[in-house]
Amino acid sequence: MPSIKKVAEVAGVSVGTVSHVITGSVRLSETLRTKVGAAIRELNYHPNHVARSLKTSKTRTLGIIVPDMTISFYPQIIRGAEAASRQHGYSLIAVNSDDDVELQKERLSLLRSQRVEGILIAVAAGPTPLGQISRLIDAGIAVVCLDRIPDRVPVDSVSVDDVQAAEMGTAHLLGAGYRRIAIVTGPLSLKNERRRVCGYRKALAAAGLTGDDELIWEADLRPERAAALCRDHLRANSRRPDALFCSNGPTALGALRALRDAGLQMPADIGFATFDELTVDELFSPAITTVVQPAYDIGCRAADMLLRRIEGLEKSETPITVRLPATLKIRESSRSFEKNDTISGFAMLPK
Amino acid sequence: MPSIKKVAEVAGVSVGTVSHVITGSVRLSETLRTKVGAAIRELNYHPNHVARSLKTSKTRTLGIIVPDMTISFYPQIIRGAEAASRQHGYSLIAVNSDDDVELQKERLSLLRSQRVEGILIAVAAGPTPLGQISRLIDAGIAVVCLDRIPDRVPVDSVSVDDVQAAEMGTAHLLGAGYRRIAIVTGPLSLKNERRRVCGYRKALAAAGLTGDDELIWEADLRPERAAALCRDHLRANSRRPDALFCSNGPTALGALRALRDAGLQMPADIGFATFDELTVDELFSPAITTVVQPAYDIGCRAADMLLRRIEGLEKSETPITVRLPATLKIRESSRSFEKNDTISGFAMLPK
DNA sequence: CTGTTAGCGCCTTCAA
DNA sequence: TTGAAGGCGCTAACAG
Repeated sequence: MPSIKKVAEVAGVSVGTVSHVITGSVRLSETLRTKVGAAIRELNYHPNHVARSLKTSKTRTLGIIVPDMTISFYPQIIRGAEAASRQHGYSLIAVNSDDDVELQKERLSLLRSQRVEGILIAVAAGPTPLGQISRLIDAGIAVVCLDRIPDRVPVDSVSVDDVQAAEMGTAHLLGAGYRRIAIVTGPLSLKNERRRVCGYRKALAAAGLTGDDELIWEADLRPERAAALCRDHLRANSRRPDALFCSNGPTALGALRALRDAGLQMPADIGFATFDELTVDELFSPAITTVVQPAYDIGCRAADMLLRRIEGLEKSETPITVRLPATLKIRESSRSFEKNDTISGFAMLPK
Repeated sequence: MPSIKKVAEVAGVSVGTVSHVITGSVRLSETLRTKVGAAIRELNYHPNHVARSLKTSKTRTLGIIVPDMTISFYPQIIRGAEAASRQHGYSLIAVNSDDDVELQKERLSLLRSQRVEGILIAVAAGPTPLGQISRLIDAGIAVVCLDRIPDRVPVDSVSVDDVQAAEMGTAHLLGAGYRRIAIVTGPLSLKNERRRVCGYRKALAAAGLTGDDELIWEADLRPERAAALCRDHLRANSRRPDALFCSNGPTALGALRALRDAGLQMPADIGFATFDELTVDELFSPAITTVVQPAYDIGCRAADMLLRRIEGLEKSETPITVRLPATLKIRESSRSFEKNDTISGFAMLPK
């Protein structure tokens, strides 16, 4: 692998000159530039970023940690972050935490050793040790949280507006005529999930309903577990809900399995809506009503903010919180034909 | 960010000693080790991989380029590759090529500059300039192709056994009683796709059928395009196929839309099977019969092979080709109830 | 067993 | 406009 020295040699100039044409830091004569360019091509020279980073102590690299990039929501976020990073000349290293606080710690440590200049993170579901993140910030590494926002850590963050999103979904179900709506959530140790429950409650209250805590079903993020939970609840002798609202994709998958196993038809027997596109929602039968998060944008915005911090453009002392609105895709699973088959779209709450 | 020097200072030893305890290269006294360890923790020291890489000219980093990690198949591959890499103490940088040969070239160049020690790549769909890959190899960077294997480039590769997989899928449809089976493919500029067509033909031939070229529908990898193509074909006045076999996920999504729009029911009006899990296949109605690729394993094996090359364990001069078998998940979309409702499972071809 | 030191490849003053 | 040289943090001889 040729070095700058070899290039200089072939071009018949000094290394300093080669460096100058590469970085474009100094104006050189046309002749020199072409001569050097020719040598570079001839040798198929690729500047050594490792050496450059060591010298400048700038790696132009960002890291992003997500629980599991196999969940379709995250690759979109990563793509957004990648696009924004690249636009600023940065690379992005994406790693998975497997929703495991210990692994997350290791990954964080590795990223630090790799000297990434900033980190984007959707924290693992367990109770995140506050130190893990604030230590980074103290060490001068910029951090922006996305999607999953940790409690009580003062840090910039970008996520969907959980409350609004859940409220919108729930309100839609209410507008469609459903009255006894259960919410199937992920672990309530996650702030998002709590906020979503909050939005759900708000919508109920706005409709003059008092929530029933028995209708808050806390699952985790494994579809099988959620399925089991829902099956149990649906079998219980207490009055069955007339609609299910799921606060995330994996949970929804589980819930759908439970409905299928219970032989319940949507929307006739039970209404259904969920956070997150199930990748191919529109081809489900019936198509599933979905609260869609702007995943790509979340990644984009988060990376932008991170870059602003790194480049010193953002000086705000207090953490910045960005909440992007979700959108509602109304499809067949929440059309309550029997009860009210004229309602369509995002109807207003009755009275 | 503290350096090894600072650690040495705090611990009251020389930098060499600190380096030794970190790398574990030399046996040191217990006392020293604990003293240094304490200093490391106190300073929250993280070894600078950049400097280490420069010194050792080993980055312990691999790169992987996929067309689009938003396609659910690829994150699984990446996860597999990540797991294998990590097991050998390597990191993995994943980037997207957007199926664009130019972008792919840029990414490759960046990865080179970052001095990754090896590259895993699923080549972009366009005609891949042979040079792009062979140049890397010439430069001493190990390369293993996965999933998408380029033509006429001598390089190690890992992918599903396309012929076997397509043959299995097609044979299953034949076994279910379908006779006029169309195959909806991605761009035939991709070797995989051609091999899949090959497997399809083989299965037809084995059943004593002569393929009809009008039933080979070449789409690209955008669902909308595939949908349009299928709609056109289904509307054409030539005799309609009684089953569709899709050779990849995005194409299948498009085909399913076309079927829905045409009001065709599976499996009654038309049989259906496809490569690749549509993420939530089992919840489609009807559930879709699928040829499942061992994506995680492909990533794993490919990374393993790459590492073996890097570590000089694999000396084979000729490229190694690994083809992993696919498995068939028979579900409702290919059960031809009307024609033959006793067939179930992967039935033998009727003589 | 522990300390000293020479670079790895590059960028960036500073001088010519 | 061009060249010379120091040093980023670390590892691996080698010396003590």
